[in-house]
Amino acid sequence: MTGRTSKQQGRPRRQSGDVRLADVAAAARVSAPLASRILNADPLVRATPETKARVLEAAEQLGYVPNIAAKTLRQRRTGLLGLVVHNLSSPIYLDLLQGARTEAAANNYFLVLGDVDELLTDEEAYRILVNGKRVDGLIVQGGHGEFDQHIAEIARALPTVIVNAPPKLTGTVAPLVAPDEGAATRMLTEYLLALGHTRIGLISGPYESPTNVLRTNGVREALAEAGAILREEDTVHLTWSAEAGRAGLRELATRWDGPGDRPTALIGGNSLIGIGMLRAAAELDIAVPAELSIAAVHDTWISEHLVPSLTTVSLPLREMGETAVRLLLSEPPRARQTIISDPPPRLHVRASTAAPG
Amino acid sequence: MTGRTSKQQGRPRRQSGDVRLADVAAAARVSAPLASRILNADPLVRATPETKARVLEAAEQLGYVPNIAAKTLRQRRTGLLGLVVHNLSSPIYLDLLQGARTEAAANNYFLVLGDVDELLTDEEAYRILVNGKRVDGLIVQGGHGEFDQHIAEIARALPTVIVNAPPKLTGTVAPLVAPDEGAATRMLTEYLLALGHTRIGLISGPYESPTNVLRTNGVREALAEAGAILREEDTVHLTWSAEAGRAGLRELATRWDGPGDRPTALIGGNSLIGIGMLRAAAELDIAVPAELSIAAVHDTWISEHLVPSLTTVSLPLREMGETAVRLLLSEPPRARQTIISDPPPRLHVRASTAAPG
DNA sequence: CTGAAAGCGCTTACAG
DNA sequence: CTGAAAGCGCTTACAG
Repeated sequence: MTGRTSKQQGRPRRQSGDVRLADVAAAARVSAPLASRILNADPLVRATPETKARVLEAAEQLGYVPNIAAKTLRQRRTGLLGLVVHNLSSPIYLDLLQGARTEAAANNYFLVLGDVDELLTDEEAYRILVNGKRVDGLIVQGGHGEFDQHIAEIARALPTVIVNAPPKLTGTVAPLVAPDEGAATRMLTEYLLALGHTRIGLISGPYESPTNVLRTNGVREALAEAGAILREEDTVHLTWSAEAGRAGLRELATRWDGPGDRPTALIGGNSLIGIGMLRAAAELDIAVPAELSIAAVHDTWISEHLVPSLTTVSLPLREMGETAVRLLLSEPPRARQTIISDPPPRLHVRASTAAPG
Repeated sequence: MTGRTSKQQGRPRRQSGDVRLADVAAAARVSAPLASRILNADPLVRATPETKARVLEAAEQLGYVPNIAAKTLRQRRTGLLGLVVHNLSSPIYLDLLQGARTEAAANNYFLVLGDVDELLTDEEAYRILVNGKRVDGLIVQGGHGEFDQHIAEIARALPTVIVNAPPKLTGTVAPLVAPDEGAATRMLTEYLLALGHTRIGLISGPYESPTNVLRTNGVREALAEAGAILREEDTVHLTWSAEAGRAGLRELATRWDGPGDRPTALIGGNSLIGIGMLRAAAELDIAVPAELSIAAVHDTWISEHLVPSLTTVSLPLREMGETAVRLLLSEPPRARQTIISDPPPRLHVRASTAAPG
């Protein structure tokens, strides 16, 4: 116990257990820079294998882990990516989050969570995240009017990738990662047409929302190809929620007079809407799929557990998260093109759809 | 353009837009330390209001945002908290995540996301998060055999709070934030008893899991108080998934011979199980709630949109997240007591329960 | 190719 | 109470 170590009796300057690069270097009898280069596998290093082994072993034995703050200060790289979304509670974006997190982890990056509404109200948080060099890049979810106005500003301060783009910003401010929305609803519509449905309706989100425009167009295109149209009267646009899906179908049903005067299949603009539609159908005693087929965009974990289980088309959300991270970590990250995420939408046929009665 | 500034013509040493504390100090004609103290509202500072205003204004005008890496290196405080959970896709823990995120943000902290399984397989990620001083503290979700073995080690390296505790670690290794599991199932059982049910069954997660033990005990206690018991034959223990809830009810149903020989109400160990039970009931043509009442632990967003909507008891997950963060940020954070999160469970009566037929 | 020196941008004992 | 100096722990031009 007699002072061979540098531990001081009074106040220890750092908590025990803290091992610095200098400690590793000393233990391996090399300089700190050389230790740094060996530990970081610098290819220019010509040290003998023995020396390298000595350094690696010393690091291992001392349990050395580099201090990230010091690295960051020196290299201007935090190893952190921010993910700023609207509504974490929505099951829809969990897959995107998972994809982003997995891909980040594969590159030894971690994800920091931000909330759009909070960033809008908490100026301090905004500055820390956007201007404080807290993260190396940001994945932001567009489509929120007030927030969209800030995206250009954010993209100027930090490498940024947009998911779920607002139309004005598309391809002009930062790369956009988006799925092929039109293909998704086209696929759903073609599937229903193939089943024999000829009159197909739609309950979706706000009419002017960019996502709705794309999804509605997909329905229209598929119908047009089959020589049919999307009738105004078979359409309701409210919000993207389950409650809206329920209200939407109730609204549609009030328009139905005779038994033949109604669509035989309905598409829900997203899975929440689809869930609400299923509920309204049950409440209105409309048999699904016997009297009415129901299908929706987005395949979430709940789809197969509903009664009846819900036919859906899944968008490659996980892959979008991965792509967003990959773009952020690639050089140069500021490419301005629009990236449609690759795997095409995929159909999940379940019990809520069938040939028309 | 003639050299009053320190900008060099050749390679700029830092990207434009980067403002350092020194720049603010120079603009305000004070020393950097004084500027630091004023910006951080050090109460010992006696500078004149004019001086203070000058510094604040200079910071504002230059758009100064402190470099977090430098602060962290100096103060040994990252402003980051890690949240390590098992299964982000589960709707159950989203509320916990939200609560933690909100409370963290209120203290100008951000949340970093970790995944238990990934941390177990990726040694590098584990070291970075646990030993790399990447975060100031960790909220870890227990109840995962392999991971539980690491929790003590983690708690030794970093301020740690456990949620969803493994029994061995409870109160011995780090503070535990847990809801009153027993009270939740007791409440559900008492409600069903009050409706007139006398034979109540249970489909829950793995028998030996600590959470299941607590929840099952709650059912037993409430039944005992009413002079009833939880019959072995009315019980199935599989996993915590919707699939297990479905399989569980199917299994129970095979045990029912005569029409009178069955429970009139069933409790699902969590909301996923409850969802699966609802599905199995529909598949088996068991009318809910006419023939069988179904209720479950955890109130998620989907509960009210199911058909029939699901009666649940909600645990204070949001508050647990908040409490966990508050503990981590309070001094000393290493208190070893068990913290039962405060608001008691709350009953949400919906359409899946009724008086026995 | 390696080592000694400098420096990333802050904050905080330490002198005055 | 304020300022000059030191130092947090790294990495990287820069000399040798």
